[in-house]
Amino acid sequence: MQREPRANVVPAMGRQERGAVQLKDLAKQLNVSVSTVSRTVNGTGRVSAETRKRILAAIERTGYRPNEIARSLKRRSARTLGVVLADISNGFCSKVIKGVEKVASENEYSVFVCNTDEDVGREEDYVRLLLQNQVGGLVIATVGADSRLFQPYLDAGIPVVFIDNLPSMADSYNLVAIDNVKASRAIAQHLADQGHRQIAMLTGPLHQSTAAERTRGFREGLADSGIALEDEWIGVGEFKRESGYRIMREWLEREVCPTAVFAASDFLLYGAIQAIYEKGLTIPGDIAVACFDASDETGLLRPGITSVVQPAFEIGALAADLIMRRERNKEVKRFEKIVLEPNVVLRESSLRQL
Amino acid sequence: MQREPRANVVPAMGRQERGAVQLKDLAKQLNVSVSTVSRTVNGTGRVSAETRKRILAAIERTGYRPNEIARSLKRRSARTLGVVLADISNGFCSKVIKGVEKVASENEYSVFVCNTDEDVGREEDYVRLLLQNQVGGLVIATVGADSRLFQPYLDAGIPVVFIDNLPSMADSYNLVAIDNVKASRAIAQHLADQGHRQIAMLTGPLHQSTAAERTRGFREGLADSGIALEDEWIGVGEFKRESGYRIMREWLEREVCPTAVFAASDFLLYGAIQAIYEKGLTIPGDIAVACFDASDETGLLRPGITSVVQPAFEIGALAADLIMRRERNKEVKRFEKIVLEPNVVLRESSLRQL
DNA sequence: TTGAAAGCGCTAACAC
DNA sequence: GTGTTAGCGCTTTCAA
Repeated sequence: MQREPRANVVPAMGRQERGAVQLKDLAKQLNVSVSTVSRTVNGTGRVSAETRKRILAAIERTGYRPNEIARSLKRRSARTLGVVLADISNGFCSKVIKGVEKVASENEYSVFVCNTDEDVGREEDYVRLLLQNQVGGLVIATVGADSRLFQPYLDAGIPVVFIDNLPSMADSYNLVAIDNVKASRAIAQHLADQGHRQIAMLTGPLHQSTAAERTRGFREGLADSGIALEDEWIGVGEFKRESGYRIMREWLEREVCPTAVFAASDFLLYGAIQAIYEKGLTIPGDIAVACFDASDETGLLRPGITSVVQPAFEIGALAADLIMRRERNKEVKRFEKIVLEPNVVLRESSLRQL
Repeated sequence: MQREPRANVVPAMGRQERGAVQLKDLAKQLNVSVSTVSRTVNGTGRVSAETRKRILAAIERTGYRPNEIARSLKRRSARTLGVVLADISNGFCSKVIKGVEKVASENEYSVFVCNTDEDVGREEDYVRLLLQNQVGGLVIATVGADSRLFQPYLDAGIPVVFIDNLPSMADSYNLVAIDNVKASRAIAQHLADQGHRQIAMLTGPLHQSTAAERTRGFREGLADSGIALEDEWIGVGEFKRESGYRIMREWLEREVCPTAVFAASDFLLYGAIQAIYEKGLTIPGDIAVACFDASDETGLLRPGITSVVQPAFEIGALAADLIMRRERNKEVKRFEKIVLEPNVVLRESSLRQL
C-alpha cells in the first residue's frame, strides 16, 4: 500500500495512521517542541501564557491523553495500586477495595485487584506480577507468612501496606488494621456478661497473625471473667464456610456443647449457623453467636449478628492514602502502623433477653 | 558522594544500584547480547541449546522478571484488562470480576477493577483512564448510553465487551449476556401461574437496555397470560435499595396494592422487602416477590428469593476469553454476541403453597 | 545462531 | 521560554 503523499491535505481530524494522537503530533501541528507540550500537560516548567493557551486548545480539540505506559516507563513507576485479598465476594474485602479505589481515583491512579482465595501460591504469583507491572504501592491481606516475598518491594522503595495479617518481619512494614486482641476481648466480655460459661471459638490457621490475635484476645477476655477457653473448644480450620460447618457439627455431636460461639470470620460463622439450624436449634435461644465482619448486604438477615465491624472502607482508604503520601515525599522512609479502634455491634444473635 | 571505583569487587548478589536486575545485566554477566536473552525469555527466535541453558540458569539465579511496563510500551498494549462495573459489593459484579480474573491470570494478565456507582461521569473517566493505560481489553457494564465513549477503543483495535447494558451502537460491539427478555417472561409466567393478577415491577432507568428489556419481557410475559402490566405499577427508579424502598412504600399506601412484585435488580428488591416488612406484611403470604440476581452470600436468608440467576462468573470468564482470543488472532475483527440462557430459580418468596 | 541498533511515547536535563 | 536530546527496559528487524 502506498503512502498518501499529500498528507497536508488531510485535515487535523483525519484518520490517524495508528492509534491516538500523541505529544509529537501536537508539537508538529503547533510548531512547538515536544518538551513545551509536555511541560504544559504536566504543568511543570515555564510556558508562555500564549503558547500554553494554544496547546491547551489543541489538546481539547484533539482529545489528546498522555500514554500512561510511556510515562510509567520513564518514571519507573506506574500510577497504579495493587490490592491483594482473599476474596472479593467477602464484604470486608470489597469494602477495602472501595476505600482504596476512592483514594486512588482521586489521585488518578488505577487499581489492580487480585483474589488469592487464601492460596499462598496465588498470592506469590500476584505479588510478583504486580511488581513486574511497577505498581506504585501494594495493599495486601497476606496469607503466607514469608516476608521474603516482599523484599523486592522494599528494595525498590515501593510501599507495601498490610491490612490484616502480618508477615514475620521485624519492623520494616506498614500496617493499617484494627486491634484484633482488643476486639476479641470485648466480644468475650459480652458473652460472659450474658451468662455464658461454655464458650467456643472458631478460628483460622494460627500461623496467620489475625487468627492468632483474635484467639488470644478471646482467651484473655474470657480469663478476665474467670472462664477458661478449653483447647477442645478452639476449632481451628480455614477461614471458610465449610470449616465452620464441619467443626460445629462435631461439637453438636458431643454430650456437652457450647452455649455460645465466636467466629474469627463471617464465613466460619455462617457455616456454623447452618449446622446449628440443621440440628433444629435456635439462635440465640440455644446457642448465642458472634463473629468478625458479619456483613449483610441484603439487610434482611434475622437474627442480626453480633459482630466486630472493621472499618473496612476506611482501612482501604487509609492504606491507599499512606501510599500516596509516600509517593509525594519519597524522602520519608519510615514505616507507619495505624491501629484503629475496633467497633463492636451487639445484635440479636447474642442477646439472651430479647 | 563518591562512586565506588572497584565495582567488580561487589559480588553478583550485591546491592543493586537501583531496582531489579534487567535484561542487559544478564547479557553482560553471560557475555551475550540483550536480544539473545530476550529471545530465550520469550521463547521466540532460535537460541542454541547451550546458551539457552546458561541464560535460564542465570534467570533462575537472579530472579529476573521482565519489566511489564517496558514490554507494554514496545508492544503498545499492556497485558491488563479493565473491568468497569457499578458496584463491586454486588454479588453479580464480584462474580463477574472473579470470572474475568480467572481467565486473565491464566494468561498472565492483571485486572483493573473500576466501580462507577452507576455514575456516568465516573464511568467516562475510568474508560478514558484505562485507555491511557493501554489495557488489552475492556469488560464493561455500562450505564451511559453514549457509544462515542468507546470509539477510541474501536480505533485502536482494543476489544470492548459489554456484559449488561448495550450502548446505542449499530453492530460494532461484543456482548456476553443472558437473554433478559426471556428471563423476565419466565418470571412473569411463574407469577401468573401462582394466581397473581395484580403484579408490579420495579425497574431501573429505562434508557439502560437491561432495564428496558427486563421490563418489556415482563410485560410480554404477563400479556401472554392475559394480564396487563399497568403503567402505574411500573416503578422506575435507580438500581438501588433506596429506590425500591421508596416506590414500594408508595404502592403500599394505595387502596389496592400489588400481590406480587418483580424487581429488575436485587438491591431494588431488598429495599422493597424492607418496606413490606415495615408495613407488617409477610412474604410470600401477603406479597410474593422475585428479582434478578438475588445473591445471598450468607446462605441464611429466609425466605429464599425467587430469582433470575445470571451465570455471572461464566459471563466474566467468557468476556475475558473473548478478549484473549482477539489478542491471539488480531486478524479476526468480527464482533461476537454471546447470549446465554437465563436460569430461573424458584424459592419460597414467590411460592403460595409452602 | 547471534548481535547491533532502532525505536515504543514520554520526561527532564541541558543548552540556547 | 523554548528546543534538542538522551534515555526509561524491552522487542524486533536486519545484518553478520
